[in-house]
Amino acid sequence: MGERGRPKGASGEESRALLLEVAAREFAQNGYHETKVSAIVKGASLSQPTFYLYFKNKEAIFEELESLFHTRLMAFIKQSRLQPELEFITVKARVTHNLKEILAFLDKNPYLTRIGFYLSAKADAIKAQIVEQIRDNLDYEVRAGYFRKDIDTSMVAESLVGIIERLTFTKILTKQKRPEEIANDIADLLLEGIRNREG
Amino acid sequence: MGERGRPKGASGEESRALLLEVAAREFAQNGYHETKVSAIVKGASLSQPTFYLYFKNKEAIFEELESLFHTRLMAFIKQSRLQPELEFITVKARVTHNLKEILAFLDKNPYLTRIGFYLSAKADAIKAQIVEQIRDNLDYEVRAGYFRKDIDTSMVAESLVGIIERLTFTKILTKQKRPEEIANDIADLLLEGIRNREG
Amino acid sequence: MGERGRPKGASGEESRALLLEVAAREFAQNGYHETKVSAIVKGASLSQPTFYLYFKNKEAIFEELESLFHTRLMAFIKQSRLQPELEFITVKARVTHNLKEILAFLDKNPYLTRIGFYLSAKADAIKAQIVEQIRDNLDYEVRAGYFRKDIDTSMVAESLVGIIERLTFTKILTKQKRPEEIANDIADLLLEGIRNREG
Amino acid sequence: MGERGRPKGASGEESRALLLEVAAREFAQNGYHETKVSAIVKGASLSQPTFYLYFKNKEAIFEELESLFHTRLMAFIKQSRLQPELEFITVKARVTHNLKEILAFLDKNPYLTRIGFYLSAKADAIKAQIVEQIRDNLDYEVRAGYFRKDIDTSMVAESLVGIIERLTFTKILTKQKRPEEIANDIADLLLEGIRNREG
DNA sequence: TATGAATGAGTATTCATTCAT
DNA sequence: CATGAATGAATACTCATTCAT
Repeated sequence: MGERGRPKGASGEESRALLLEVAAREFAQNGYHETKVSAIVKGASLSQPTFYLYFKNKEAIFEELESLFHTRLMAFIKQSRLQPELEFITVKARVTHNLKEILAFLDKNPYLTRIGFYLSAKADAIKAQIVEQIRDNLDYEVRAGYFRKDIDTSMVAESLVGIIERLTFTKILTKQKRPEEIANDIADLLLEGIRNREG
Repeated sequence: MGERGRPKGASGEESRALLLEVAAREFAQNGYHETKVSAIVKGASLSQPTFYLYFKNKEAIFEELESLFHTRLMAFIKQSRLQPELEFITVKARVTHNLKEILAFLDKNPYLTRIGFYLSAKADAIKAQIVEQIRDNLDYEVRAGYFRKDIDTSMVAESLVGIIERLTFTKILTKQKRPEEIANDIADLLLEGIRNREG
Repeated sequence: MGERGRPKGASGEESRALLLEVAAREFAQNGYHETKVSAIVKGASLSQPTFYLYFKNKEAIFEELESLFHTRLMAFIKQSRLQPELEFITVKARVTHNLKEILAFLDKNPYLTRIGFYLSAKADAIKAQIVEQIRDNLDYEVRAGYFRKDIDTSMVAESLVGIIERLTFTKILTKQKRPEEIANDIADLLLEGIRNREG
Repeated sequence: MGERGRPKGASGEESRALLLEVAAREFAQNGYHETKVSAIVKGASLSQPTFYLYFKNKEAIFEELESLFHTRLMAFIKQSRLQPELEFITVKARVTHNLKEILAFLDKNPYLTRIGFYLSAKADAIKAQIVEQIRDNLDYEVRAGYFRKDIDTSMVAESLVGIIERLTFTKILTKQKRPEEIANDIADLLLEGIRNREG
């Protein structure tokens, strides 16, 4: 029952999950084409035919990882939107909180994030959906008087996604900064701007 | 010199340039692996051996396109940095101007942009360099008192690159907005923030 | 004994017979290579290892079906040869009767017929044996003065097998004509020929 | 320019033809599945990629051989039907002549015959077409008063094809008898029957 | 008797790359 | 300058077959 030297009759689900895990890492690190099925099964200490026992083909396992990312992220975003604004003293606190949640999620799923954000052909669609959600939120905040009425919420939402994407890869996945730090920085940047108002 | 029926004895440079042009389009549209050498030469109405007359291999032509993007972009940025601040009445005007220049450059080189920003393995290095330049500028502006002293210029520079990247692909290359519009939006967003200061 | 929900402890012979049945149908319909062991066991609602409990390998089950056909057919022919000629008023009646018997046998075993006549590598040997039997009969009839002395009985026997084979597949197995009709047609054709002797 | 040791730059058509030739032999001798692409190219002293230079895949070359057989045979039958009946003194002479022509054709194309008659999935369709042609001829002869009016021409045509098929494989391709002999035997058998009319 | 899980061995196919002309 | 013809090397995928239970 140990991980290594596991007997032939291991649970099929275990093998499947293992393949998914290894594949996620391989795809994230090497890209789709550079990742060979042989490498995936090797990483899982299984043989090639076993791979095809659980996945129709290489594309299928990749798509499953895409879906996994998409589904989890969406569930996450939906859930975090539930936080009633009342819980927070300030808008900034709420924005920061929500950003932190998302960034923490991405931080916890580095391989899937790389796949879903960079490698996937559906990355654009996924991001577009996120943008949509964010813009809805922005529109609401504008109407509520928290944000300026003259901003192009679509453009701001796109910008935010661009920022999240970039900082996730350069600051968070590299462990240079923690999600809460980055969340705070982003909220501050977008809410206040960088112009010096003193003096 | 005609497009079709170009005589056999056409200048080698012409063939070379043609190959680069076709390759840029193919790579940008289909990615590195999905782009076959056979497709490139077909698009240029040449044979496969001819391809190897001008490029060592597939990787080489891709790298040349990467370099092309990198070189041109750097030259561009360097040049646009030359604009003395005095020429502008306000910081915002200068920031807007510089952004517009960059965005216009990307807009004019859509295929190379896709290659240099998305596809290239060196994309990270290229972006890092851009970030560096931007951060230098930011640091200068901070010292000059134009920007807040408490911002993390590295983080802001990364954010700006993330924004540029995303808006270029979603708004500019799709022709939804013109460079100057986006430049203005970005400058406003980053300088002022979105918080509603009225009321 | 029910079709579905057959208890686990079903008789092994039942499973074996079921596998043979399904295999016969599959082989007949799709050929040897196109028939997968996985398809056979699926058709029998059994697992792959169970297949190997009853048959050494895929080839073995195919060979068993070949033998089945061969054995049954030979038994049949032998038995039908027992009919003493005296029982029939005319040669034609006897020939027709014998043909009908064979055709009826093939008609009743469509899958085995397809296997034994078309698919089997031993088909040639089987047919050769049938030819042999028929030629013996023909030789006897020639000596008895019923048939022309100048015919090449070997060639006629081969022709008859060719006719049987073809008409079985095109007229009988397709249910276009019944064995007795075809038997009669063949007997008439071979005994009388098609030349118009009137006028 | 010799057959062996032929330089790399041989005519493409030559290589293609060679592949077809080798493939025909291999398919005829070993069947579709047992014939490996590797064996075909080996027989042609070429490499595997070269195979795909001329044929989309293994199926494609097989289909081309099927077509070749079909086309040639049809052309042959059509042409031989042109022989005006007047050229022959007797019906039997004409029938014999036509049979000989067909058998000679099959004799000359043993590999294609095996492919087109046995291996091809389209064999049935091809034979059906031949049957059709023969039945047309028979109908004509019946109307002309040469053949009995009470025969089922469809059944006789099928029988003739069955005979041709079988005798081709057992007597002609094995070189036991020559086409003209077999043609004569078949004509005699079908026209006169085997019943002894003497005595 | 029966099977979930796994695999060895094989095969078609693709693609970048190179001769010889 | 240009190419028709050819290939080395690699990879995804399939299928009959077998453990261990």
